Amino acid sequence: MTKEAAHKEFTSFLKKGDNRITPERFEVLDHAMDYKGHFGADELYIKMRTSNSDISRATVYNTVELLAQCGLVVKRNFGENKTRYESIVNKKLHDHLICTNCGTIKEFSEPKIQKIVKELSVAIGFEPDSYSLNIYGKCTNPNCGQIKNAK
Amino acid sequence: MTKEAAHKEFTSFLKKGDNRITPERFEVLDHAMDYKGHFGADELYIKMRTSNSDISRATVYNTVELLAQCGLVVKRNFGENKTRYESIVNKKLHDHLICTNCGTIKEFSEPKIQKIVKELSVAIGFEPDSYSLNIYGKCTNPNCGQIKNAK
DNA sequence: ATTATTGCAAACGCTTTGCACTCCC
DNA sequence: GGGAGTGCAAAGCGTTTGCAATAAT
Repeated sequence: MTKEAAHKEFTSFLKKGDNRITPERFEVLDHAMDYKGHFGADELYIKMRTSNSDISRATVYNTVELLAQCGLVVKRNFGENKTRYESIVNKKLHDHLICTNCGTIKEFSEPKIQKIVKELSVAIGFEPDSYSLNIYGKCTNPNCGQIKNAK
Repeated sequence: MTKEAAHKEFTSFLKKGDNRITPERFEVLDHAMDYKGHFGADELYIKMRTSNSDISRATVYNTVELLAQCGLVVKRNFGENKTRYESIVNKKLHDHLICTNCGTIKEFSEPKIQKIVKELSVAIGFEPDSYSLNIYGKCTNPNCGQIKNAK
């Protein structure tokens, strides 16, 4: 998805919800799309402040939440007691393998799981919007174990 | 599982890891087992303080973590930026449906998912210890929507 | 006796809040 | 012009930390 397309989508989302079109919101969208990998709201705020922007922390927090509602970004949580986000642009749905030794996060995609999640939810009488699957364990990185283990 | 069995298991876990056997640790274990449903470390601390104990916050946090390592308790995270725990005693492995409207958390168990998670991980080259699957969406509770919606 | 564990209070990191100012509609 | 959105700083919440006192080994 191009930035223009994302802007368009965000614009119509904002209008639909009677939210205003402000330059700050698109500034946040742009930086979120530029971010490689997962980011916390505060990291994004810091990144923006150090690059050129004079946006406020509150605005970044608010806007990132709007982006998640809009679907341009997904919310993640890896058990660190902080919310992470990830731009969905140019990415397909995926899940995460988290190494409990070195903290490495590996992504994978498996349509089978998506299918089962959907079927199950409906069977139970639940209208699923999204899901999050994290698998915790040990990765096969040869350097793993020497890294964070020494805490 | 009886409390005695849990005590026994925790005892052998502690010995194996060269941790000491202290009354505080078993006090935490007992209260965790009594807790119906999920609890945060702080909630458990508050509950213990209000019931009779004069345990410290630090000890509860530390011990609950030991219980999780031991496996008598599982760590959960429902995207609230806080760690939740759940006594595994008398419960089988299960996943969660979380209603984004009213906040209700419903449990379900599906061996098919456990099987797929295992297979997938191994195929990717990952040694899985545990996993967490949360499905977010709308529940079918007739009162849902009138409850937390009015935020 | 040695050293892990405890209790306490202060600090921490991420997030939310209150309020005055701004600027989109 | 009215009210949503912004910026700022302070407060909030769950959690972690440092250190002296305590108790398990």
